[in-house]
Order: sequence, then structure tokens, then C-alpha cells
Amino acid sequence: MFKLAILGFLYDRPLHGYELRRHLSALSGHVQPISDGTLYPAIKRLETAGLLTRRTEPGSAAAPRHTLHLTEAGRAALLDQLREPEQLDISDENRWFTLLAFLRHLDDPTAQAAVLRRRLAFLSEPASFFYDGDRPMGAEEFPDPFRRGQLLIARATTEAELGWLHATLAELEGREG
Amino acid sequence: MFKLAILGFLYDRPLHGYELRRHLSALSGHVQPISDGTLYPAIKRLETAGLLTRRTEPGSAAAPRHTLHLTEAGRAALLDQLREPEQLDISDENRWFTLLAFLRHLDDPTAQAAVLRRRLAFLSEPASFFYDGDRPMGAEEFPDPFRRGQLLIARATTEAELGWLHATLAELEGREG
DNA sequence: AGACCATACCTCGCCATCGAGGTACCCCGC
DNA sequence: GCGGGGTACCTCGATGGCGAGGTATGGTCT
Repeated sequence: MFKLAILGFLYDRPLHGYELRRHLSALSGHVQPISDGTLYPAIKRLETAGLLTRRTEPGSAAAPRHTLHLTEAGRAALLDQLREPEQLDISDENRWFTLLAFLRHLDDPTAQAAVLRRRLAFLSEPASFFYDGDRPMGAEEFPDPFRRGQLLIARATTEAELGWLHATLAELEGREG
Repeated sequence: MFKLAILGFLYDRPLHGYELRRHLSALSGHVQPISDGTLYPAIKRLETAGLLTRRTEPGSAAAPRHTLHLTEAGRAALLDQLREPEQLDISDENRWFTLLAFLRHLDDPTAQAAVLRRRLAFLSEPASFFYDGDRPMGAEEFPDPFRRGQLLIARATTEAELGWLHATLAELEGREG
């Protein structure tokens, strides 16, 4: 879902489709480059929903461009999704990173901290990729280096993020006063 | 795409749909629980493609079960996808982890090392989520803690995985010799 | 003048996924 | 003997992403 990312980038300033695509490519293009067949229909959906408007301008170097502007409803929709993200935005790393990229737009330390706490709760659940019955299996239990690596990497990632989460929450709670 | 995971689990031993779902939930259910509407059509597609067969058995505790068995074509398809994964399997963390979970089935240290080297190349590309023109921006350049965190966490994750990759490649190359 | 490339946008058909809904069976407790 | 819960499977419609294809413009190189 690119809805969040599109609204997030347009919140800062109006962009035309091509610029938007460059921003989106930087944000998540290393995983999978965004295709025209994804971007333009997504823009159209947002326009139909009244979240953005298009203004045609003569192209600076080519065909006429449609500059995209967020409407008030669009700004509200972005802030809503930042304030109360779906669970998938919390649990999926790609979506979570997208959310993080725009969380500063939510200009309220208490609301920001609440979102971080949801991620903290998710990361704190004991989880493995493999179970022996109900018992989560640890890295040491696998003879092959691949599953062992999978678990070790996941653990390292979680540790790093937990450290950052705790530090940032402390900082935000200071500001909440 | 659950094709890889389904084939991977069945490679070890035949399972019926319900068991399969429990395995898939453990592997990737923390991100998004797998739904029936995904699993059963996926099984049917694999059956139609001749990669697995179903044998109906009386249900042990309920309705009759369909035990799923990989065919020779199914085993070959799994090994193919492990040996020459699509780029998305390399670049997307969720897919990469799925691949890692079954890479041991590819019983050839040279081929395994080649796959790890593709991931290594992907992680070694200089990348950021944000660019100033063509210059990738570093964590220090953002005043908000969220984008800073995003970049710091990504960096920590990459470091951890690079360490494991180098160690495992050395181990595999020892075995190739 | 012509070829070529980057910019800029759009559409179509395909396919995977999802949620909601449904069927059926068996066991256990009351 | 009846209801509820867990096991086990299936289908349907909606949605969203993707690849392939198409259009058009303007600058640059030869």
C-alpha cells in the first residue's frame, strides 16, 4: 500500500507524479521498484476519494505535468493513519518503516509515543519462526547454518530496534511533560 | 507468495492443509496471519501445476483430510527456486527469510554460497531511504528521531547480517574445497 | 534531418491475497 | 441428545499490484 507514502510525501509539498515516483523509489525501491501500473492508479484512487487534487501545468522538459496537492481531507487522512495505524503497519517491517518516515508529521509527542509503544509491544512478544509443538525453537537447535542465521539476524534486529525505541520513548515522554 | 514455503515444508514430509497452516503461521504469521482464502487456492494452484498430489484420508478428529505429497516435479521446482531465486526473494526481507528457512534443502554448498553472495551484493549497495538529489542522506541529517531511527535500525540490521554472511560463506567455501 | 533517450502520463488484463461466509465432522460436557 | 468448540476444507467477490503496452514531448548527439 502506497497510500501512506504518497500522502506523506505530498504533506511536505506538492509534487508531480514523476517526482513522487523518485521519492517512492528511494523509500522502498530497493526492495521492489515501483511500477507505473501501480503508481498512477493509486494516484487516481486518492483523487477519487477526494484526498488530493491535480493541477495541470506545462511540462518543463516534456509532456504536461499534473502537480498533486493534498486537500484538507488528505491531510486529515494522513494524520489519522499515523495516529491509528492498522496492525499490519506495525508488524510488517516495510510498512513500519514507511510509517516511521512520516511520523514526524503527527505533531504530538503523546500520540507519537503511543505508536512507538504499539511497535514495542509487538517486538516484545516471544516469537520464533519454528516451533516444536508450542515451544518456540532457538537458533542453537538447528544444525543448518541458514535457519540459525535467520534467527540470529532477527534477534539482532529486534535488539537494535528495542534500544532505539526505549531511548526515543524516554525522549518523547520528557517532551510530553 | 507462499509457493516457496508450502513446497519447502512438504519437502520434509507430507502434511495436510491444517498442519501446513500452522507451520506457515509460525514462519510468517507474526507479520500477517495466513487466511484460508490464501492457503487453499494456493494449494489448488500447486496441484493443478502438478507439483503436489492429494490423498484423502479419514479425519482423525474431524472431517476427512487431504494429505499433501510433493511430486518429483514439485521437488524439482523447489530446488530450482532455491538455486535461482527471483530478485524479489533476495531483496525483500520477508521473502529472503522464507528462502533461508529452506536453503538447507539445496544440498550443495557451492549453490548455497552463490545464493548468499547475491544477498551480500544486494546488502553492499550503498542505499538510503532519502536522497538530496543523488546524494544518499545519513541519519545525522534528520532532526526528527523517527527517520533517524529508521536509518540507524536499518544500518544495525545490515551490519548483523553482513557479519553472518561473511562467516557462513567462509564455512561453505571450506566445504566446497 | 534523423535517431535516440529521458521526461511524463495512462490503460489493460492477469493474478495473488484477503475477508466473509459456508459446509461438515467429531468429541466433550451437561 | 444437544450445544459449543476445535478440526478441516472450500468458494466468492473485491482489491491492489504488476508487467506489457501505448502516447506524446523536447533535448542531444551525429
